Amino acid sequence: MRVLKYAILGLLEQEKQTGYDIAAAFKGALGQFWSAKHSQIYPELKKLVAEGLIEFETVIQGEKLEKKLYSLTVAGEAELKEWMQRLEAVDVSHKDEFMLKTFFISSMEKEEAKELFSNQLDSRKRKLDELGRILTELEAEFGSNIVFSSPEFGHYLVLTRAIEREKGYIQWLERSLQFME
Amino acid sequence: MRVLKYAILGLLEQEKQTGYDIAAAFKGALGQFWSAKHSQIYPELKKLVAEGLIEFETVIQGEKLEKKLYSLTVAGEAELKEWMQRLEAVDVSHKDEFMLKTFFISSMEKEEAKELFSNQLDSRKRKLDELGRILTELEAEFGSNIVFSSPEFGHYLVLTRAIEREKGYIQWLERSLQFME
DNA sequence: GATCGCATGTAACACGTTACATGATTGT
DNA sequence: ACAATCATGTAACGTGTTACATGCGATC
Repeated sequence: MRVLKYAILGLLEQEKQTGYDIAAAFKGALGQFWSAKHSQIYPELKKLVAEGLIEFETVIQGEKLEKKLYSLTVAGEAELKEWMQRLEAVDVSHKDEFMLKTFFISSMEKEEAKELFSNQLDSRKRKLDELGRILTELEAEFGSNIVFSSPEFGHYLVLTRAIEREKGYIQWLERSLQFME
Repeated sequence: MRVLKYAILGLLEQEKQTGYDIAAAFKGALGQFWSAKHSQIYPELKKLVAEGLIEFETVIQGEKLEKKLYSLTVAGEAELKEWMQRLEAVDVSHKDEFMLKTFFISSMEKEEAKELFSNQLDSRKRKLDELGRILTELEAEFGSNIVFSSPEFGHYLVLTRAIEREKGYIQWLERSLQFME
């Protein structure tokens, strides 16, 4: 399916950037739903150049540090557009190790299970707080200027989705803990 | 991390079964959160036998069809228990190709984006219906007998989580569509 | 006798992570 | 000078999917 390929094309469509920048982008809100390490990004960039979907110019930073600024070619833009419009089937299994443990919960003592769930609840709450802070920053910067055509719209949608995903998980954890009483 | 290893140990703890049965288990509710193909399961079973965590007896089905019934060894039970109690960190990126597209939404025409979201909404609603049907069946069979210690408890928790995950996704899709107006 | 489900396996390839490896720039 | 960050790459390994390959059992 080569999803990383499209992730890179999408990021480069937003802005000319280096492999390092792409890796950094995966550490933000986008990383909640897709990410890759630099060891996967650099070979993929090479491949995309070979395929004629992207190109780069070498830029000198400071005295002699060479960095490669990548951008989309016309062919790359077309590929990206084709993928964006594709209507793909929902994939079944979003792997979740905690839910796998949950499936086997009857093999545990009740107190052990409660500890497992409480711990997960704490982690999820902390994550929710962090995501909330990022959203507050985004709203402070752009306020009500986030509309469809603005480039922040995607960022905003992804953040709200991540936040509600955590809220849903937390609610379910709380109700499950109650159910265990 | 070898999560498949623990998935198999957990399934075998519930019941002696064949590789085929394990593959079938991943097609049920459990498959919403973890799954593997038979081509991955059979080698893993072999490995677990070599490691002394599981063992098997050969059973003849009908005239001459040999099948291998696997079960946990004492060492396997201990490994499973150790994993179940481990308090692991929440992993960041649950990969979701649709959310990746969402991040790049500003590169689309509004009408294209609406089509993408509407289509995803339809798929998610159909999936929710299906999960609801499975839950209804489970409740019809066990009713209010699903309590902590019953083996159906894990199944029940996983199903309710899957259902609420879909509901949350659907709500977010609907609000995002409204936002695009 | 044909089709579908049960049952087991391997091979090739694609995707992803950890570790190895190097060096420049910026701010303190 | 030191540390943190910027910047790029490869190698080895682990995980996961698709395709190849085979044969029995049950039902129509």
